[in-house]
Amino acid sequence: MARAATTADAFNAVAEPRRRQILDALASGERPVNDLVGLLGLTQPQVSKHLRVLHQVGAVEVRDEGRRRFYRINAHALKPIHDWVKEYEHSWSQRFDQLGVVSEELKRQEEDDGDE
Amino acid sequence: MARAATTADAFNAVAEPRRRQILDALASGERPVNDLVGLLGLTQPQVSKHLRVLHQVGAVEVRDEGRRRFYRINAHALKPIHDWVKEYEHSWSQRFDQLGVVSEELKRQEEDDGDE
DNA sequence: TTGACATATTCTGATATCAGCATATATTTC
DNA sequence: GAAATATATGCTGATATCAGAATATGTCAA
Repeated sequence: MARAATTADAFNAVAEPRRRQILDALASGERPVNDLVGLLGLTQPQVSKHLRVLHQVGAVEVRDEGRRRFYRINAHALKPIHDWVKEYEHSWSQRFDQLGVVSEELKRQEEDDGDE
Repeated sequence: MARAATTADAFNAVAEPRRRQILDALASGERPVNDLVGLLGLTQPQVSKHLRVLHQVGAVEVRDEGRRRFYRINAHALKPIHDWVKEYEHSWSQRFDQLGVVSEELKRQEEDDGDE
């Protein structure tokens, strides 16, 4: 077996940075394909193909209007990702509260450089 | 160019279900490799290779103890994923409040089947 | 109906994956 | 030092990706 298909689930679909860019661009509202082409500086076939993957995992929906196709985000498809990763949120947000002993200086220090 | 390397970032590393399983298994505490082999029913090389990918993106850390290597999670490496996906959280949690007009029946209906 | 515009699909080549199996590298124990 | 244990690495084959370029499909307008 090889690597799972990008269309296997939202995790795989969203592993590609350009597809996240597309979703981010759609966050403000629906857009036709050519809009995304201009916004992201990708070629039109590139955008269409990425949209296809996103559509197959349910992350976007389409609406036809004349010769244009308006894509909109369906963030619900991203919920499994959120559900999985949020379980680990406490590990970086409550870590210091649990320790309790660490000085405020150390907390701030590690929070500063811990993020890159 | 081909698909991005699984070691390119946490998004790619975590797109593989078995690697998420490994992280989930490490959530309760550090474990030697063979523990994970037993827990997840994978072969030992499989586990070692997956751990290697997770290590390269910083999602796990290692501690040597004799002939065993204890792996522990470093959830901080998952923060970029959380940061990205949490921006979409309101889309499914506050979606109906924003609409305002939808009847309670419809809300409940869509919430029920919207999750699988 | 011809041409312009908008989007989707097909084909190519390069690449990296993943499982499986065999094997290499420690480390402990006898 | 040899056997046993624990883990890592190397090789193979099948597969799916991704960008790019060309082309196909569909829609509007003159």
